[in-house]
Amino acid sequence: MPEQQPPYLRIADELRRRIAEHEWEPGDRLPSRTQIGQECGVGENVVRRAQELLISQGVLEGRAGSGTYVAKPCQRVRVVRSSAREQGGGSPFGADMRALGKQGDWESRTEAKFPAPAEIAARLGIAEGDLCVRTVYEFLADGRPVQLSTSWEPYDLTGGTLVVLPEGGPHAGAGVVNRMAQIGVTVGHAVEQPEPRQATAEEASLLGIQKASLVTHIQRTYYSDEGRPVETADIIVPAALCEIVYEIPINR
Amino acid sequence: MPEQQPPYLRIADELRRRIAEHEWEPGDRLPSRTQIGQECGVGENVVRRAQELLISQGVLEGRAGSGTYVAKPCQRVRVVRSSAREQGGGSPFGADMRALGKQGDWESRTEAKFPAPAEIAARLGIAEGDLCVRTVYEFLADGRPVQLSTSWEPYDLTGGTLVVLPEGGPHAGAGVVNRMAQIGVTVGHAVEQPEPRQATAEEASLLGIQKASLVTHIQRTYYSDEGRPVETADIIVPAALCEIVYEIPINR
DNA sequence: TCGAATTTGTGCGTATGTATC
DNA sequence: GGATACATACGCACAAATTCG
Repeated sequence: MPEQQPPYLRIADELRRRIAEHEWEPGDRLPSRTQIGQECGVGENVVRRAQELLISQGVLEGRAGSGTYVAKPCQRVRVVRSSAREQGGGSPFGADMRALGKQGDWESRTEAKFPAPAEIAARLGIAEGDLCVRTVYEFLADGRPVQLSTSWEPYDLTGGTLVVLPEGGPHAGAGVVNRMAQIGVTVGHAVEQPEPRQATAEEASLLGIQKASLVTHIQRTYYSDEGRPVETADIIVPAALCEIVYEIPINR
Repeated sequence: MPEQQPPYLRIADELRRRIAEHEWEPGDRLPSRTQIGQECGVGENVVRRAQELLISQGVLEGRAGSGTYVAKPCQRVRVVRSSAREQGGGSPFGADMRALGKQGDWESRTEAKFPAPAEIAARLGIAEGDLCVRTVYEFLADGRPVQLSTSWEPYDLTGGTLVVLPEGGPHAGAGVVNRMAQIGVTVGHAVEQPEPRQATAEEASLLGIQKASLVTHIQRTYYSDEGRPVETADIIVPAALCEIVYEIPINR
């Protein structure tokens, strides 16, 4: 006897086929699990497994208490990460949004004297417990949250200057590179380390995405031209909402 | 009554605690699930859920027919992606490995006249079905596979020249930038689009990683200084084995 | 306004497959 | 080849969310 496909995969293919044939359009609600189960001659649980698979692939979308829906292929926000992006006076995120013809806003909450946890201290080259300026961001494209970020700057670098608060004072929202330039610190390069992982429950709720869906967690650190870390951030980019693009010049 | 932690999370914390207290060292085999279940007063299935959670987080490692093991915190390979990496005569991957003091090898299989599928054609700016040179790579660090890649070059660009075959002829393994230079094509910049996803069964088997563990799928395209795409590749970087680092110079 | 019905989501158990020793 | 242990598939019960009368 040749090995045959397990039932839940057969149902998954069946659902995918019907969607491809436009039996259900994006945004439509599927029949209930019991209904599909009876129709296809399988248990309710098999349908659930099939739907869970398609949900994890972004084909379907489950809404508790309401139903299972065909996911809308929403246009993703293109997040460009390159040296060119840091030029000009505004914020990098604002530049991304302007390039897409979208409105870019953000909400932020700053704590001016936050003791550095061990990992952040290591990234900033300071001692654990040293004071930092910690800012939590929520970035919005056309009013919808699309990206999260938590930024850390050593307090002894900016304390007492006009740019202590990233989102306050005359240079609010100008971006790290521009703000550091105001106090005579030249940012020489940035290092970004993108790691794939699944969204936490809190992140999923803030971003309005399915639970445990995939995100890229970028650890970014800006260095002064003398090699000192001047800012580090944890940036959460949900795969369902954003595509990340690195542009790398090739010098020879 | 306040809501209490579900049993499987309690067991997960219990296992994590015991590992942290060195009751089991990295590489050790845990007791069987029935044994742990009896010891902790829960069903075997609860233990399984707890272990699955820790496996997905990379704390444990399951081996069918053998047991569940404490994962070894293996040193990850640092993959640097920057403009500087393309300088010098050798291959970018070889440079990464030399920087780590590891031996960098790779195996490849080239098909010289492969019709381009629709997606690749779009990325290379050619018509679907146009011929390409398609090369499948498996990159090894100290003999262990750590990265996969499938590369596509338009045949009409290199056909009839000495560098048709990426891994053959006098410039074998020199990297795209160097090989293109040999035929008078200057590579101006690269674009990389990293997407998080789960490894397929085939990828997991090739890389020797846990099934459905996380990888970064990078779509990379090299462009000539005239803006024409000269190569595109799909690169699979497993999170368990490699860390990706982008170095971005800040020009002002 | 409220509560009952519906639907998805979660936790957990059991049976079977399959790899390893 | 048998015993053991993990992996997978499937089923049931209940909780949570939503909808609607």
